[in-house]
Amino acid sequence: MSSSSGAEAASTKPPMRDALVAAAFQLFLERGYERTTVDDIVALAGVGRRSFFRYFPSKEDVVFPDHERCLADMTDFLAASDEGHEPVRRVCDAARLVLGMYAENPGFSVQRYRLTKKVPGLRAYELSVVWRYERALAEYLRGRFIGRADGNLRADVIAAAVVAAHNNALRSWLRSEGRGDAGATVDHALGYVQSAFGAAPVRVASITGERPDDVVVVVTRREAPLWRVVQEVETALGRA
Amino acid sequence: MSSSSGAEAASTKPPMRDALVAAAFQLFLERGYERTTVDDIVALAGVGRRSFFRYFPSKEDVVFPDHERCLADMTDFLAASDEGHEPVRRVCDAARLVLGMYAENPGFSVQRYRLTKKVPGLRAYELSVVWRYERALAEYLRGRFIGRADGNLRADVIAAAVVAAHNNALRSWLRSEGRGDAGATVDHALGYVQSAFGAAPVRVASITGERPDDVVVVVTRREAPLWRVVQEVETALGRA
DNA sequence: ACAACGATGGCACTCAGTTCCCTCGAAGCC
DNA sequence: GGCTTCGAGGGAACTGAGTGCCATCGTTGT
Repeated sequence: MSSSSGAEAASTKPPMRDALVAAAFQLFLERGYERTTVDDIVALAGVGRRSFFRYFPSKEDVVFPDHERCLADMTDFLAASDEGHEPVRRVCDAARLVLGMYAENPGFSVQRYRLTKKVPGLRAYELSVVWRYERALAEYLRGRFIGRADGNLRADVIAAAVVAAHNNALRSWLRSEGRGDAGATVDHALGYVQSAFGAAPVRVASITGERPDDVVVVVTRREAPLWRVVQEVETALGRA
Repeated sequence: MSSSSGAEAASTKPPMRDALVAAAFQLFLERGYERTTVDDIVALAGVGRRSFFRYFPSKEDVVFPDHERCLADMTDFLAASDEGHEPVRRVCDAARLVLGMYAENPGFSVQRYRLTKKVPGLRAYELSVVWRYERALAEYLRGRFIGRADGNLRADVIAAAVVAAHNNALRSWLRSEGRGDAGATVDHALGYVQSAFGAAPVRVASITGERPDDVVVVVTRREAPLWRVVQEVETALGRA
């Protein structure tokens, strides 16, 4: 937060950008997003109105100042993959990059979460951001699934499932105001997706007796609807 | 399309709304979405500018004139469900309602698809529409999964997977300019989701049989995918 | 005929986003 | 030093979406 000296690690930081983000969030929290105009922000930051739009293409962008970098990181991460990586596990790891960005500034992330939850325009903007992450994952999976039956379909569905699981865990963590263990929550959620789609069998839940060669025994009435049987199986497994 | 007389089935149709949609799409196809102003649309339709915003809250809404009704249909459909419906199958059927709306006017749907593919603003708007469908499905699933472990997570993931599969098939059909069999394509995609979501390594305790003389016993390995278990159950129940 | 009401048109306003041009300061060249 | 060049920033004016307010007009009920 307090960037005192100028000699950071890399990529020279523009102080004006940070000043605009700080001023914007101060006003957003005071009067709300919609009752804050761009003129208010630039007046508080003490810069010209034109400069705001030099750093942020739109008013919404100031709420998500680091997603562009995170998306680039994810793209690089996926591009650096090779055949040795199991695809589904790889996209799960890519999703964890996003969680890392949120976890870097828990306070800021929680504030932003409260904003986006209330303002429809910001929710819509967030959707377009999430969509770009999902596309990056899906494109990677498409490349890995070339030649497989329904490769594109599987890629789209798995990418959507990964994003949904990640966001479910992320929102749960944000609702707890950053108090819980974000990593563990997301791992659990992504583990569910991997158990559904992944090639490698993963741990399912805390089931007693984890011997690999256990057998299952299902006993049911003949008249029971099939889906009820499945549900009972899952319940019996303790993970349903 | 040609609504000649006024005595339709229900919900009196406002002709002005349709005129605005027609004028808007004519101009969108001629000059593109962004180079068409609302003033252009109302001038062509011969109505006042204020009336446009009475029927459509925003310029984007005129591109999706029937999604509001479709969303209401889906909500009603899900609300009319009972315990006898298997939840995942039910949300798949709900998703088919959306396909039905697109299939009603293939030409219109293809035109709109080409528009939304090119214009970023429309893509973003479409995302918010899709998000509302997804929320409706997820909310329904949450209700059905109450009490089950990770119920909310499963609901979110399955809803996202269903939407992704549906959209994958829908886009594929739209790219073929409405020539293929939309229903079959979507059925195939949703079938993948239904089967894939059983695909988890399982291990079982037991289920109490209510009638000792009418039971089925299935034995399988822990690593077996759930769909295999389901298959075994189906076979054993004699309804496969 | 008149009041009430709903649908519509018209006008003015706010605000996001863009275009164009200006200032200023820091190199860099002569 | 005087000069240009260039890039960061400032600022006025413009376009266009969306809103608020009020006038108008046709219909309906009394």
